[in-house]
Amino acid sequence: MPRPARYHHGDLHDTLLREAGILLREQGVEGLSLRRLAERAGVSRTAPYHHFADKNALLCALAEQGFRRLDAMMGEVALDPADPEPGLRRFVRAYLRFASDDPEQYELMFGRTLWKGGHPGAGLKGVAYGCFRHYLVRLRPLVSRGEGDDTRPLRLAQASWATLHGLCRLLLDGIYLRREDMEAVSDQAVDLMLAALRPARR
Amino acid sequence: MPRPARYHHGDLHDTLLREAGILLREQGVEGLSLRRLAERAGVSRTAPYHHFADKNALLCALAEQGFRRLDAMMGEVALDPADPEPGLRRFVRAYLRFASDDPEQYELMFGRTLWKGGHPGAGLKGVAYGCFRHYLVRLRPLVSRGEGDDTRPLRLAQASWATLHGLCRLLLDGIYLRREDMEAVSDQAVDLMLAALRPARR
DNA sequence: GGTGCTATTTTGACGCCGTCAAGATTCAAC
DNA sequence: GTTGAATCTTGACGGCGTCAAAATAGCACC
Repeated sequence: MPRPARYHHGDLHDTLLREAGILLREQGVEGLSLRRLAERAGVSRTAPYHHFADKNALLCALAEQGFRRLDAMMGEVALDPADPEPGLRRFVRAYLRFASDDPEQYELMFGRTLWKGGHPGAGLKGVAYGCFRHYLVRLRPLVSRGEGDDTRPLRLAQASWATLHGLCRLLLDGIYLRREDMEAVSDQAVDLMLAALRPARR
Repeated sequence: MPRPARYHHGDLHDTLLREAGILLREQGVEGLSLRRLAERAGVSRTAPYHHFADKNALLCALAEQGFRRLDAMMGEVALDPADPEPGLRRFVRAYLRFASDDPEQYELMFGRTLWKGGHPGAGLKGVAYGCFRHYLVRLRPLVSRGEGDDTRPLRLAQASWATLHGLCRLLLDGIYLRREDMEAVSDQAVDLMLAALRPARR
């Protein structure tokens, strides 16, 4: 398969994405430089610029891949409106596993690097919001409707995603959560969500 | 007050911290370089190295300041075990205000830059964990004890902090939350926490 | 007042980074 | 075969964190 010393690489775009994924997983965003990436692909420093506008664009493409995986994962969990607990528990575990299986990818997907620093890019924005909408669609049947308040499912989706996200961040960055606490805390989070799904009191 | 062209600055340590805080607030971590900082302080590029071991150490000191402010803020909110709702609501709002008043500082305090990349440093770790312990102490009286399960307050503190943290991150990075949703979502978060504080069912 | 120690600050240099510009090479369509 | 576009190359620029060595200032002690 290796064609050494050809002037045209022939598959550089995909190779870059693949190697970038590996480098990201192994070294994190900090270790992912275009120069090192080019070297790994056996190509000169500036060759990547003919396939990605700049580093930000490459990172966006990488994050996009991640969101597509996450979206697929969300479709696989069975949720039963009549008995939400087991499904929700599975979903929470799956989300945490997704994040901790490739922490650097998760960090890239949701980190400030893309969303604050370099601008997100339309493709990334689209698939990321699609992911949330997918979550909302799946969560909605589990939510007991308040009296005519259409925004309740949305607020619940936002708040519960925030809980999951916060859990992942604290865990991955090693701040207030340790790996061995994770199971207990995630169960606690499921209880939080379940309590909130029941009819709004008051 | 300005003493121009003196060889010894005289107050460089504090000046650096102060200017770093300003630069951080205005430009974010990305815009905070030691070289620019030195220039602002009217001093050569390597002068800061005699007051901070490296960039990581300076950022740690900066984050430490933030945690001390956060710790002080937590002490100011009144919480009534007999009627937790209003106090909790105030606390949640205060936390979100803390984060959104100086987003870059919050990002630095809880971001991967310090906790993952550069090692946190003992002082930062101490004050950060102290902050969480403070939260736990204040939350504990509000938690109805389950049957002999001593870890329930801890789990609740972890899960609820994760919710707050997730809310802040999503908001500050502009991912799934917009500023105008904030009030509604944070109210939803308070409801989440209140529901969880009641006696554990089952 | 002079002397030496230490803290502080300086200039110089190194290697890394992202990225632009200009030229070389290959490929594909005519 | 020629031409034009796509792809890849080398060279260069400015910015970064940081180390080393030299210069300067403050200070305790004689």
